[in-house]
Amino acid sequence: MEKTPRIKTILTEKPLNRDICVQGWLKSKRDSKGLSFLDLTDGSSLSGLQVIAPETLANYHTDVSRLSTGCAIAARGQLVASPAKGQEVELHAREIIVYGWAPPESYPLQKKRHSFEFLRSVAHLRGRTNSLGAVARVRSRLSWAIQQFFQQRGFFQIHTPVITTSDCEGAGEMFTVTSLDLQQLPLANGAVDFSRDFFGRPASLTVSGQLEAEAYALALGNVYTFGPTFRAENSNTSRHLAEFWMLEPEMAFCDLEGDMDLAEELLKFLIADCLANCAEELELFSRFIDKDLPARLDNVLRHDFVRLSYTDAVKELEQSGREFTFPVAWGIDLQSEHERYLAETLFQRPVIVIDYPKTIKPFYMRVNDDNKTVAAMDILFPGIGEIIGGSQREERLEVLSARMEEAGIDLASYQWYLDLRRYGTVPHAGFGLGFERMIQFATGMANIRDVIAFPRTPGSTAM
RNA sequence: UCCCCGGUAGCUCAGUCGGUAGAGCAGGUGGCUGUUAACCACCUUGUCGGCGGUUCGAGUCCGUCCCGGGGAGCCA
Repeated sequence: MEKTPRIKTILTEKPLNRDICVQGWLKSKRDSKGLSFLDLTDGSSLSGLQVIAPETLANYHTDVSRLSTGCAIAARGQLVASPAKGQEVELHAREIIVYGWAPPESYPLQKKRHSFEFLRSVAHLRGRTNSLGAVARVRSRLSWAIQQFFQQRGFFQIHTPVITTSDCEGAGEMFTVTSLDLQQLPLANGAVDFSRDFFGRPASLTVSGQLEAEAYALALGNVYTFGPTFRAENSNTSRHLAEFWMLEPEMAFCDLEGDMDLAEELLKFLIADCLANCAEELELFSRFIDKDLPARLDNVLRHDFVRLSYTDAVKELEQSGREFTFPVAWGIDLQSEHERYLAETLFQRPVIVIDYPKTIKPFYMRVNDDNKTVAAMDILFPGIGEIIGGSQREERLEVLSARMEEAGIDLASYQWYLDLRRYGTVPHAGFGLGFERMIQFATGMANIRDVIAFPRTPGSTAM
C-alpha cells in the first residue's frame, strides 16, 4: 500500500499547496451546500485533519454523502490554509476512497461524549475516542520513557519469567498455570497430583519479578524488569487490576537511601517527559478529566519528596487531631485514610514513608539495627495513594533464613534465592512501580480500567 | 470479600402517592448553511437487568440472584 504521511506530521509541518494523501477514520461529517466537511483522524494525534469533500467528486453522491462516524477512508488532494476558524490547514480532496463502512445504526461510538463505563463495554473500539486514544499515546510514551531512563543510566533490562513455580512470592493470591485436564484431575492421596502436571509441580503466573531481578542485579549490577504481573485478588477498586504492568528496578551495592533517590528521580523524569512530549493529550485531560492535573504534575516536579519514618508518620497522625475511622497505633499498617492525610492534607506533595515495623512487611526486606523495623519505603502520591513500594533487601543469610522460617516459608524451595546470600552477597535494593497507577497520575484518569487497553478484573474480561 | 448507590430507547438520564413510559442526543426523511459537539422541522425506537412475591393493577413495594459504579480491605 501507498505510504502516506501521518496527520500529526502534516499538522506540524503544514506542507501547503502540495498533493498529499491521508488515511484514517472519520470522527464526524458536516454537510454544507456543495461540499462536506470531514473530520479525519488516524490516531497519530488528538487533532484531526479537516477534509473538504466537494460535490464534484466522482463518488460524492454514491459514497461521500453516505459517510458517517467511524468509516475508514483515504483522502487525496491539496493541503491549503483554512479560511475558517478551528484549524490552520485543511485538505481539499480530489479523491476519496472508502476502505470500510461503519453503519451508523449499529456503530457504538457516536459523535458525542460517552461515559467511560460504556466505553469499557466496547474496549475494542474505545481507542478511537479522543480520551482513550490520548491515554494510549501517553501510555506508549511513558513506556518508552522508562526504557530511556534506565538505559541512559546503565541499567540492563531483564526479562523475568511470567510463569513461576515458587510456592509463594509473598504478594497475594496467584493464578494457577496447568495443563492438567480440569475435568479429570489426577489424584494422589486425595489431593491433586501435580507431579503429573506440565512442570511436575504446581506453577503460577508471577506476582512479581523481584526475586529473579535480584539474581541478575547480583550479576550485572543494576537491572530492571518491566512486564505483566498477575494477582488473583478479589479486588474491586479503581486502582487494582488482575493483570497489570509493573516496573521493578533492582540495584546491587545500594541501600535504602539510593533506592529512594532513584525512585524520586524516575517519577520526576517520567512526568517531565510526559509534559514535554504529550502536551496535547495533557491539555485534553486538564480540560475534560481533571482540572487540577497541571498543578498536581507541577507539584511533583517542583518539590523534593517528603521523607519520614513510619514512626514519625504515626506521630504526625496522632498529633493531627483528626478522627480517623481506623485508629492509629505503632505497629499497625497505615490505612488509606492515613496515607491520604499525609500526602494530601499535611504535606500536600509526594511522601516517602520508610522503616516500617517488620511484622507488617515481607521477609525479604532488610531488618534495621533496632531489630523492630525494616528498610522499607512506600511512596505515597496525592490522589492515588501508594504508587511505589520498595526496600533494601536482606542480604544476610542468617537473618533472611530466620525471617523466612518465622513467616512459615519452605526454605527448600528457595534455595536458589538463599544462594544469592550464600555466595557473594552484597547490599542491594529495589522497588516496584505500578505502571497503570503512574499513567493514572499522569493523565488524571480516575479508573485504572481506563488506562489499560483490555482490563482484566474479577468477573470481567470483556475482550 | 464487606458497606453504600445504581441497572428504564443505540447513548445520557427523568419517571411524583402503585394506575401499562418520556426528554435530550444518536439514527431516518426533508430543508438551510465554509461547517467544526453545525442548525431547523418531522419521524422511528423499550423483555423498565433476571426470577419470584404482594396487589384488581408493579418501572414504582418486598425477597432473591446477576451485572455495574463508589468506598473499604489487600496491594502496585
